[in-house]
Amino acid sequence: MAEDRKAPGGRRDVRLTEERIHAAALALIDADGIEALSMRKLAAALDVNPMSLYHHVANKAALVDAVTRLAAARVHALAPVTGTWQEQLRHLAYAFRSLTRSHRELVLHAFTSPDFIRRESTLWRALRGILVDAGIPDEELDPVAAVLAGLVGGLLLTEVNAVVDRFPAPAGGDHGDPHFEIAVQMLTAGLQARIAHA
Amino acid sequence: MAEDRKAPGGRRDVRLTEERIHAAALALIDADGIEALSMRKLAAALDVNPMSLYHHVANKAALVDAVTRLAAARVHALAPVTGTWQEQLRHLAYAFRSLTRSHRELVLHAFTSPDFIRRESTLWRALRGILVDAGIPDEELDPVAAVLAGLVGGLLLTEVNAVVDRFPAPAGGDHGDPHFEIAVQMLTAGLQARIAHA
DNA sequence: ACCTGAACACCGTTCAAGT
DNA sequence: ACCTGAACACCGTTCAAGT
Repeated sequence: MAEDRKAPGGRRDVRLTEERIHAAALALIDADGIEALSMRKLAAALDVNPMSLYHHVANKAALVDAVTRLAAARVHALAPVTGTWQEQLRHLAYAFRSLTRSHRELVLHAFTSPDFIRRESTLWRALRGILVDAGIPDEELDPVAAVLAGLVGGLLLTEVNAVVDRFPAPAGGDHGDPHFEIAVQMLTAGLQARIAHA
Repeated sequence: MAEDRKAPGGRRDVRLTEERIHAAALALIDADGIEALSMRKLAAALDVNPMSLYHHVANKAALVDAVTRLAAARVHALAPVTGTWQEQLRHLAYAFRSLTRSHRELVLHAFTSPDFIRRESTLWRALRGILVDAGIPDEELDPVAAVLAGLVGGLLLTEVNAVVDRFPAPAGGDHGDPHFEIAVQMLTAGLQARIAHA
């Protein structure tokens, strides 16, 4: 599996960098789960001495942390959000969903460690923007956004992880998974009610 | 910390049983987190040879699994549910919440492993009963219950674990934590809308 | 039947020594 | 500056041997 690291001239064609380490770690995690990631296996995958890693990465915890941020940054792939706030909210929810599905194992771990969703993140700002459009009063923006992020994030976690016993879902509507669609509809209605009450 | 295991007569006053092992493991997890649980430390806490554990427990994974079920069974502490379905739902949500808060570390792990919420569980049946009262049609009972369980469970996970960046919550209402209350209200309204539409 | 010591194949991490 | 081998203090688990 590991390839020669020497170019014909004798110099290394690929030097060990933080980026290469992170990418390799993410690949390992996506493939075999976070349990299967060890500094020693990672080194083997990079065809490198285990100890060399410690010149680029403080320790395993820091490595996993960095890889998590790497994956989280990929929600940037959000298409520009337009339409009614209901449409925007649905769009954002599904974008978030696709992230958790493409890095199942990592997100599983991320949700188990603090501050996965940061207030400076694209995701957070997008959510806040949608809530402003929806007409949520200023002082409620942060708590409502936090609750929504928690609810959706948690649902995805339970979905991805089958926390809830599986059973046949009802025939799907227009969008994706029926369970997720129920959630989106329910949250949208809940938000609507909240606005109407204010 | 460890006490003598011999009664004055010379017989052991406490024999090693599955129950004692489970209880000790739960105590260790609650105290220091699941990361800190090792077969060797658990044996030390029980004042026993590490290998003796394997006579009562297949392996570490099976042990953690059993302990998880032990904790889940404690939602039985649900008071009998009465009142409107909205009141019942709030009650159930808060009961679930108190479980996740009293076994923070374990629940964290449980949500990261399949089938934490089983369809035969008290929690599940209670939730289903409430939805029947609310007037959810039969064929939607299971999916809606699953979504609700996922949403609430996930929110608790993110709360317990501070997945979302913390910030000052708005002044609380009549019940508990303001964030959780927002969620309960939003889900109740969402459910209400769903019923109205049917 | 129940317990145990030694052993195996792993970990993450430190550190002194190499180039 | 970058890499590495040996070593340390841990793991989970197996198994043959004890009582």
